[in-house]
Amino acid sequence: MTTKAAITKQFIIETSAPIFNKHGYAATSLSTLTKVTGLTKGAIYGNFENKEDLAIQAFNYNIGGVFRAIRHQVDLKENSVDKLLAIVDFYKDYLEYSKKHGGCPIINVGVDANNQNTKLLQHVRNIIQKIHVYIRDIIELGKQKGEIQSNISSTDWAIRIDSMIQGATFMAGTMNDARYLHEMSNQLHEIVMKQIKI
Amino acid sequence: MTTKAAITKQFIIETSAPIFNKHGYAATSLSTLTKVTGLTKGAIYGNFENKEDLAIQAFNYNIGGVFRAIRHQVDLKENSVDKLLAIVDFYKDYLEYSKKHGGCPIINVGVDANNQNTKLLQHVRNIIQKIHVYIRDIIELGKQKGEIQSNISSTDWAIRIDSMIQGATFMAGTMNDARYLHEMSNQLHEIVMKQIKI
DNA sequence: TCAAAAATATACCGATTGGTATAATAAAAT
DNA sequence: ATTTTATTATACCAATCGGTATATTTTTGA
Repeated sequence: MTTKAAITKQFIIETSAPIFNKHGYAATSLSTLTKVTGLTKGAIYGNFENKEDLAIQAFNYNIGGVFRAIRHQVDLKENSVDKLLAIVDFYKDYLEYSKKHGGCPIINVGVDANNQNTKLLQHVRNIIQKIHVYIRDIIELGKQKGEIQSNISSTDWAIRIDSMIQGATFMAGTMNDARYLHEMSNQLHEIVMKQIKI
Repeated sequence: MTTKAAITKQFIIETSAPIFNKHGYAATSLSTLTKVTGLTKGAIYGNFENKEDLAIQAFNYNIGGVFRAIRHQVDLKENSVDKLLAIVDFYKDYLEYSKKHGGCPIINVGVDANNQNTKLLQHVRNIIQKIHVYIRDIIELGKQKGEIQSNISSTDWAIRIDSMIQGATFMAGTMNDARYLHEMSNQLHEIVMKQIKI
């Protein structure tokens, strides 16, 4: 339980995470990482197997932050419809949030790792699946509690909702315009109230 | 009008376009390009100012292909509602199409160029704007012809429709699963018939 | 306090990067 | 057919890449 190394390791992860997220795997060089951390290659390779290992842990750190923030907002709500809308509302302000962390890790790493880095790609896919299960379970709970229409497909709607979120996130990030997220938020609010809520 | 150089130039563009699209700007090296074209650096730098110049022309080539394919399908329809659905239906089979060309150029270059290559990013943004205008004009035409509800916002719905398309495209590409595009297609069909069509 | 162990820094490796100057070749004009 | 011009190939550049072996420093346990 050497605490010194653990601190350094965590510091490297947190410092490199937004860099990897913003510039992508290939464009984030070891020399960049030594600059931003103020450390040397020895410190980095002493704490991580290689560049890919660090990139994966940086991605997990980025994703963990987003997921925790969402879960926090969702847990504040009791009604399952409100939980769904809490997710939507989180993404309404997501451009500002994501800019601080170098963009949306799901989209950035999803595109960057596609046909490039299979390990990272697998991590992204697992996270996306996790999100779908998370949304699906909220819908299922709502159906059981009589808050959500029982005849809708929770898996289909989980996919629909997340696809809309990712689409607006991509558009907002690429165009640097939060209106895409706002418009998606408005649309999903309408959809939830008219087609999903009882 | 030296025809030889023009042929070589076009050959380089068409051969490198799917490579740039698939692997991104940084990960596409000059040595890769000489391999896939069978030419040398002399031929490439004789026809293009630098790597960025070639990447931009390759992107334009990729985008031109997609846009032409969409426009062809849209032009086959007379009714503006059918035109909108023609766009949606094009993207229903887009995973297969995009795989042949190394993925969706809008998403790939949009993410790759963000915070990396400002010239390429500007090209992506212009294309996205062009798409929104294209969809908006179809809706406006439909309103004038009495085929589309006059009280909806054509700009808002253009953004909504394209965001949903891009979201499903991203999801399908990242997860390598066409169901995201199918689900988006179903949803947009419903929306068009219930909320947009008169 | 001091020795053992862990962690970080330094110096270096071969390979590859985008780009260029020049040589060789092929095409075009006369 | 021959010369001029345009095009492509070759050889090379400094810079940088990820990674490693080793030296130095720092931390830790007794």
